[in-house]
Amino acid sequence: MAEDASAARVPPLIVIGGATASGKTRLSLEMADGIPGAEIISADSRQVYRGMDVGTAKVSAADRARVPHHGLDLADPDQPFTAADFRNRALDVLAGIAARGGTAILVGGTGLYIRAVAEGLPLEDAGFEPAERAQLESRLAGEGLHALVAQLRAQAPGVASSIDLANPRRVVRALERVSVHGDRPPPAPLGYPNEVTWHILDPEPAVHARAIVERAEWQFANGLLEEAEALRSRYPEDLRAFSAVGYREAFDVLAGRASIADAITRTIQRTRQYAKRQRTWFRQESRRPA
RNA sequence: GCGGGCGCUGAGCACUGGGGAGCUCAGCAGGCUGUAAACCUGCCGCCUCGCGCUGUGGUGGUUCGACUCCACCCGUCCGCA
Repeated sequence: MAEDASAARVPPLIVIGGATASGKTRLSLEMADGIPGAEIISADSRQVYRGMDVGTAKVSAADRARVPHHGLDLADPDQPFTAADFRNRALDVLAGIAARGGTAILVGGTGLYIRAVAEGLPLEDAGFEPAERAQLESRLAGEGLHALVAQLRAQAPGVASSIDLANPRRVVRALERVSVHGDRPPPAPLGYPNEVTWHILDPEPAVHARAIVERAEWQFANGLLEEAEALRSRYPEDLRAFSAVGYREAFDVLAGRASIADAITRTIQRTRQYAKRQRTWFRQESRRPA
């Protein structure tokens, strides 16, 4: 469609965002069926991990065979994976889809991942300093947040005034970035160099609540415990990947720390909490200037 | 029946003879440009939202002053019978 070389690097994009159990997957498949050459990219921070299928509600193998899917199974649970990693992978995939003349459907619940791709956050190599971050992290544990905040204020007052100084994660990241870029604000979004259509799903509360309950019950009845057992035999339980809703609860059952009924109740509870945060995020997202 | 523990805000708990509406969870709202299903913030007895009002099972007592000490009662839990 686009003759322009730069636009051809990236296909038209359809974004489907929304909370857990809001029907994103089904909508994405329906849309893909109606668009020739459509390919789906999952933007979900926990679906990138191999072996975490039931608990993260990945699309079925049948659906993956019918419609090309990307963004899944990119890392093992014990491998670090960041928003920048996701963006880089997505950019590669988008180039491929563009070359095939298709359309990309970016679907997911991880707002930052969607934003990184659909709004073009320039997450480059410079400024990502794992060693520096690890050092800051240990100082945080030893000296406390206050010391890092004081340093940030002294070293980069501009950055300090623009971030949440009560959030250790943000303070550490800010210092990490400052160590390379100095007192400069984060780069502005590049935008997406082709047409983008947004769909933010926000089901009626009672409907959504029921979907969350059904999802949790289904997962525990259809292999989540077995999946968790397999993961537990290969990895430590405290991996960040396993902070995903459902896994912690499944581990508790396997270790005899909780009954299945309690695990399901807790999973439903945490899903609701997560869904609330997603709604807050996507409400902001839908207010962005057209 | 005897002995002991416990009774306040949805749940679970602290502290205290002299300004408690304290903490955790849940709940509600919000934020988040590289850990993002992570992480963080505010609210969370009542209202006319003022730095106002009420409040620590009940009754009575001690005291200048009681959530705090004493007595009895009610409820609940544990032990002994």
